[in-house]
Amino acid sequence: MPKAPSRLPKAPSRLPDAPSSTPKPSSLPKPSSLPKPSSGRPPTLEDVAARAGVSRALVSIVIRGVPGASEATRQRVLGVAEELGYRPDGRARLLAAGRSRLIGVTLALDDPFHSDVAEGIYAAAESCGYQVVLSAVTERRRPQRAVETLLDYRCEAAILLGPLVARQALQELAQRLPVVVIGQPSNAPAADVVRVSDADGIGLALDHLVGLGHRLIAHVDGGRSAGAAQRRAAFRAEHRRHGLPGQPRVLAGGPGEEDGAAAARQLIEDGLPSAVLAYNDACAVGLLDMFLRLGVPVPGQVSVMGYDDSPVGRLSYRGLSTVSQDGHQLASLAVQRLVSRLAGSAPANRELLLRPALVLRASTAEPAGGRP
Amino acid sequence: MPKAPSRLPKAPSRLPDAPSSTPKPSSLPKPSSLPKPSSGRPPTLEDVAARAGVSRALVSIVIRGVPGASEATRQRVLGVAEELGYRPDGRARLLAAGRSRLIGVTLALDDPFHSDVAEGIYAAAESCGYQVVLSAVTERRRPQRAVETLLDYRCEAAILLGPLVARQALQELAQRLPVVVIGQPSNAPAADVVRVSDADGIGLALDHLVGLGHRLIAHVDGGRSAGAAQRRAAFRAEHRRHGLPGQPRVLAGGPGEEDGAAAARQLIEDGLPSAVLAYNDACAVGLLDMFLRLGVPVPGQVSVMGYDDSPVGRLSYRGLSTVSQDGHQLASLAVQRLVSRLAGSAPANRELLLRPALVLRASTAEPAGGRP
DNA sequence: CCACCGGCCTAGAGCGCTCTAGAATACTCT
DNA sequence: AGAGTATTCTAGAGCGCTCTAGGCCGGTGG
Repeated sequence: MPKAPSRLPKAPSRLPDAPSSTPKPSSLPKPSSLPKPSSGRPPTLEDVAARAGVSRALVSIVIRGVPGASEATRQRVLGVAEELGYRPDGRARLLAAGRSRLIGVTLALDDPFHSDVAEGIYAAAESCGYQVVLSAVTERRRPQRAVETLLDYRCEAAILLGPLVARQALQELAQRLPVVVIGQPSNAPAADVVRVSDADGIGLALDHLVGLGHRLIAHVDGGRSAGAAQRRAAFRAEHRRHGLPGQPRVLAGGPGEEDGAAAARQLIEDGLPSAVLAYNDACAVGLLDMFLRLGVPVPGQVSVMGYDDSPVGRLSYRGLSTVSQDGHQLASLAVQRLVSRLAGSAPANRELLLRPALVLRASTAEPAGGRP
Repeated sequence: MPKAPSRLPKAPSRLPDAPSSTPKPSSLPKPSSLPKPSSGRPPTLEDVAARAGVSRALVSIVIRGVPGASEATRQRVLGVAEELGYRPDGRARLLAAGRSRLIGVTLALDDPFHSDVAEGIYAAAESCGYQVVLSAVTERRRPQRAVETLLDYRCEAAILLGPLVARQALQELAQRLPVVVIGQPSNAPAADVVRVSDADGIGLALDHLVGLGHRLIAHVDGGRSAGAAQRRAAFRAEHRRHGLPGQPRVLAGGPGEEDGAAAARQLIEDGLPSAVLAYNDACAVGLLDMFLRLGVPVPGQVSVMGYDDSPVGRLSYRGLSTVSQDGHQLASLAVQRLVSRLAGSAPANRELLLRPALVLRASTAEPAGGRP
């Protein structure tokens, strides 16, 4: 017998102080739930097998739910597993299986749209038997770092939601594993893209505004944010297509409320259009707020449209009209695509373009003077 | 010789691969970065060992940066590793090491405060040689599920940021591994808590308002949200302490802007106080917005204070006065505590209480009639 | 000369799991 | 009956890594 003991001491080492703070933490109702609390480490397949009197392999079969065990044994093993509080060790599992069934996701923690998509990814991945590991991109944690973490976890595939990694790095990543970029076109030929057509979205928005009778429509863009360039270009194109007067009016904006607020000031100063289409909802809310503050009635004098249908605009009292991108659908499509890539099939088109939908609330109406 | 010392060298073990990843992980322009792309799977220790003509163990030693290899070999092995694009397999590593050096974090994706803390956790953990794995709590993904995922990853410790798991579950969890709950008192005796004192924060806020001359101060609470009960109670206590007239006025609110907006309506209907202290910034922004919409000047007629110092209130044009909780500090304290727990030491006090700070902006001022 | 170092390195046994072979038993089918 | 075919189960070889024990060196000191 080797000397395993050297391993053990670590875990139980904190036990001693628990009692010190509480007399006797016997709050566990069913003592059966922790039948082997003594052994510092969690129960393994081996433990379950021993207790159930079967082989490790059989337990593995039962736990994984694959065929190969009789109903009776299955029940018995499951019973023992539960009794011991057994939970498979993901790491070992992945190691042994040779594949991880892990989908890595990079995202920005503070973007509501990302949260929405992430939730969708969890749901979609789990229903395909995949797990999800999140890696956050923050101010101090560069996208590159987030991606490396994903690699260290040996993800089989990745979904990139965060601010883009550099083209070069993305291309390298995509050569190692299937990658789907959500929400923005990618310049790396090896990566798949699932996104909602910005051209369609902007088109829908302009159709709506023009349909209401607006002719003087400005766009507050997203600066260098994801998709901003596309939306800006689409705005210009739609502006032309609808035969609106003059040059398309595009103001420098950004992805935050403050950007919208600044643009509102600018608009008031330079002359109000009858409608404003913002880069995203936060930006639109900034416009809304500043207009409100400065006494410009919305939609009385100016109509405002957002983009993304994020929670900030959904608030009933704000009633922001917007263009909705179905985050859950994006997510599930992205996952599907990854799964089929992993299965070896190569989708015909690298880019999947979804159609957005209009969400009309109270921030848009006919222009002040009524329909011309 | 027993075994203890063998464990120590671990700490520096992250150092070695930090350099390896920082210098040129990203934009390897040299084709040498993909010398064996053909092999399909990523290179292993074995591959590096073979190529370098040494044993697996030696490579392991070098990669981990522990003593036991000559400088010459070290350089050579490092060279080969880089050439092959070797990255250690986290799963195998942790499996073999018997410990994961993983800190699990549950959080809500849509809470700006959580993002802030998460960022701090990343920073703090990485500087201690720990990795972080995030598990999101969403509408469809219950806290319990998030925690289970963490367990499956065999985290050594957990930080709970999300909506609370049930007392019972928390207690059980905390008995299995060190747990720190951030931001709210916990009723599970086994879990540590790191939080900012709500009593102090509310105290600071009331001191400020009373100092300005306010006497009629209402509180819009957070309903059943984290910390809401504490803040409510603190408000009542401070109200008494300052000898303010009448019963403390507490309105039912919630954690969202819509809750604040609803409360604003209510306040206008029932009679305005001279100042309102909201449960959090989002709620305060809702108040701000609705007051603005309904023509109640802030801070002209009513002063409004938030709590949390989240980005929504920071916007210059909103200028929300608030109480700041230092997320990064909370994070780093939580990590420190976890690390020392893992090292076997038991901190004297289970709860670490920080002091909040006042952030004064433009939403608070002397009451309408001036100082009484 | 033989211990007896200490520095560098390797062999080999796991970590907890999956998976391929194949053994053992039970159930057809001619 | 004997062969064929399931069905249920087990042995054992890894997955990529860490870590203990020990081997092999050249250099000291008795």
